[in-house]
Amino acid sequence: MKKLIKQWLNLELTVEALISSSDKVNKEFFLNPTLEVAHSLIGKIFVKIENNTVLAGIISETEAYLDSNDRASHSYRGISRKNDAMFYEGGVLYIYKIFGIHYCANIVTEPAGIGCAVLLRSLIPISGINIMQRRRRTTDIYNLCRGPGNLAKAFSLDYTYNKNSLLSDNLYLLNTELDNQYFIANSGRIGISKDDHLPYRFFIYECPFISGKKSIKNAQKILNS
DNA sequence: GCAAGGATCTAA
DNA sequence: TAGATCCTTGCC
Repeated sequence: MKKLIKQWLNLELTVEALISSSDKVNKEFFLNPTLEVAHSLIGKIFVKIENNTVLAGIISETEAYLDSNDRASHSYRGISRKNDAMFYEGGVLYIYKIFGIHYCANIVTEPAGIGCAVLLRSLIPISGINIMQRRRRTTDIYNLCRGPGNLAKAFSLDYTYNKNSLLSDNLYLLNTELDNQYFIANSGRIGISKDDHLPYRFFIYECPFISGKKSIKNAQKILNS
């Protein structure tokens, strides 16, 4: 695993090539079933361009929140002023604030009107690390984007990014071919009380860029798609 | 282990 | 309009 981490971090050297690549995730990807998207997002690169600075990280942990049948989802009680971004067509961000303190960033999925999203829980930072360290007030690279609140802070994602498209020039995802280098595992979602047994959380197996302590318990390795 | 902290929803 | 809830974090 150590070797693998080193390799991931060395991606910074090739990030320019990655950014200029045309292998961006397209709109169709976001319209797929939410669990499928949450699984497939692992290993893709989340990119945000601020002025001339590239912030980027490999997605290492996600959670799926489904439609109004999912009691843990914000869309469970239907559409409201707060959660209406979830009901947009897949491919936009849904930002919410938790405990009045931390922002959390979700990627909206499926066609318009359904109300599904995938929470970004952790990334492996590969570009713009200096900026993230300043924002997070820590130099611990493992902790920069570990946990949804930290991730949002490192990338400076707040309400102004709610409903922003991930198909734009300064905010997008990149496909990679990293998925033969790790196993994906799943587990119950973190921090929820209802339906927390459902295996809707996906993460890179044995990766240190992952949040949640109880996470490893109940986790099971699943096949990469 | 638990407080910080604020928007939103629900019950009256 | 008061009170509970909430996909968390960092400090005690």
